[in-house]
Formats: sequence, structure tokens, C-alpha cells
Amino acid sequence: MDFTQLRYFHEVARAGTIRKASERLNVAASALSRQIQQLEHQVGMALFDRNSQGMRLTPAGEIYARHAKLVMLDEERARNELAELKGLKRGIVRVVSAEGVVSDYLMQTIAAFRASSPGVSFQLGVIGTDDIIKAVKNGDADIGLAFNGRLEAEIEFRLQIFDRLCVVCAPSHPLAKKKSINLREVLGYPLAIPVTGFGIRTLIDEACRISRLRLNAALMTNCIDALRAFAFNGIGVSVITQLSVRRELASGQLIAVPLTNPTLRHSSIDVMVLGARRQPQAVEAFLKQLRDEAVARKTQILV
DNA sequence: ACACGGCCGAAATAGAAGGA
DNA sequence: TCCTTCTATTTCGGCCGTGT
Repeated sequence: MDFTQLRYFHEVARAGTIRKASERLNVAASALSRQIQQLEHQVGMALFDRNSQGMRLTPAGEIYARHAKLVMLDEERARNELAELKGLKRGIVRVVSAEGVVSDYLMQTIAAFRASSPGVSFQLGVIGTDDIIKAVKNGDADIGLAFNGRLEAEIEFRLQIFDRLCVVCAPSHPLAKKKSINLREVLGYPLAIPVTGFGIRTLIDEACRISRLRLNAALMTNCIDALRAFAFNGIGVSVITQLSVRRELASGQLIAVPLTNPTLRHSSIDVMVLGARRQPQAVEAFLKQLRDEAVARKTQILV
């Protein structure tokens, strides 16, 4: 087995067809096909099932794909280290994040990081919790910031920041005067919540199930900014995390009332990485910066 | 639309020879 | 002995046609 074969195998497994992989690699499909055949010949078993739709991994292929993914990530890490050795001080950190922490916590951390390491660039994707976990597991992202992520086999939590779920409303709203509130009381008002697949929504659904509540939201959205605006414009109340509206709370534009349901009291922003992988230096340094920023904000750190 | 295989040219590699 | 250069061989990848 050589590195070219491994690289081709990895891309075909990811793309699902030789043609798509050939476009990504800038290599003829026939060349890819031959290399995959040679690899299969060397390992002595089929790694793909061929059909008219493309290439599907066999159980042996699944095992080999896990190995290939780690080798590819290690190679990328080695290249970054060599670049640093050459004094280039460059690198790329790929982050996928929940929208709620992007504009404030994440952006300020990136700003602080780039002040000391301007050669490091960032690739940022904003997606839901389920897709964040998937991206980190696939190796498509170095770091994932998810609200209430699931700790799965290959995932390692490097930082957990306590982030309370609140009901957020305009200062003139009747609920603004309350010190705390139960989800049942909230349902009497027009309500905005995230769509299914978001960590916040999973918690809300769980709390409703336990308390036998029927959820009737006025707005379901995958846009955290829409949740903020829903409350800000006095349309109703939104269920959102405290960190997501930190600036609006500080300026008095919004009021946050903590939710008292037991299920909703333990929520966090989870910073996750692929556990089996040795992280590139730039990624390690940024993970440290995320922790430093959380400490500077005096947020409660769980891990 | 897809994978595969034959053919051919280009690039990479191995081995031999010569010079410092 | 080591390095460089040249040549023969092998490997790789692109093009194109075929079969599913």
C-alpha cells in the first residue's frame, strides 16, 4: 500500500463514486479505478461494492476507511508542522459551530488568536448539533462547538462551558419581571424555538415529554438571529441560551428569565474534537485560546 | 451515468558509468 | 567513496471505447 492509493481510496469512499472523486483529485477516473483495484488485490479482499450508482464500502472497506481517515489527518498535521518548522507560521483551523456562539464568543476568540498568530486562517461553518458531530467524526472539521453535543465513541470534549437556557423577551413583556419561569408558563405566550436537530430543541422536546406538555410554537427556525429578533420586536418570547444574547442582555435590549425545568438547567456549549487524532499545533493553540476566552468572560467551565 | 480495460505517452525509478 | 549524469525499464495517468 502506498500513500497515493490510500489518498485515492479515502476520496472515493468520501465521494461515493469514482467520477466525483476524480474531479476532486484532478485525476482521471480510470487511474483511480486501477489504483483501487490494486489496493483491493494487495489487501486480498473487496473494499467496495460496485453498482450503477457508484461505489459503496464493504464491511472490510469501512474498517479500512477509518484507518485511511486517521492517516490522512496525520499527514495534514505533519505538513502543518513542517510549515511551522520552515518558519512560515501558517495553518488552517476548520471550525463548525452552533450559530448562537459565532458572533460573540467565537469571533472574539478568533480575533484574539489572530492578533498573535496572523498567519493562521479559519474555515467556519454554521450548522446544527447533529451535523457538527458528523463533521468532526468525518474529519471535515478540526473543532466543533455544539450546544449540548452527544459524547460519541470517537468524539472527545476538550471544553464545556455552562450556558443556561432562558426565555428571552423584550423589557416591556409581562414575563420580563419574573426571576425564573417554568416551561409550562411560557407556553401561554407566542413562542419561537429552533428546528429539530438543534441541541436547544432536543432539550425542549425532552422537557415537554417529561412534563407532558404540548408544544405549539409560533416560529420554528434554524436561525438564532431570528430568535433574537422575534423577542426584540415584541412578537413573543424565544427559548435561547444566555451566551447567544449576551450583548443584548448587557445593553438592556432583551431580558433573560432562567427556565426552572430540571432537564433545562444543565446545558452547555461543548467544544469537541476527533479523539483518536493528534491535533495540529494551530488547532491545539486555538483550543487553548477558546478556554482562555471563556475564563476571561468568567463563564462557568464544566470540563 | 457509471466502472472497467486497452493503448500510448509522460514521468519516475533503478542501475551503470564516469569524474572529483 | 560519493556524487552526478545517462540510459533502460517500469509505473502512472489520460484518452477513448465498451459493457452494465
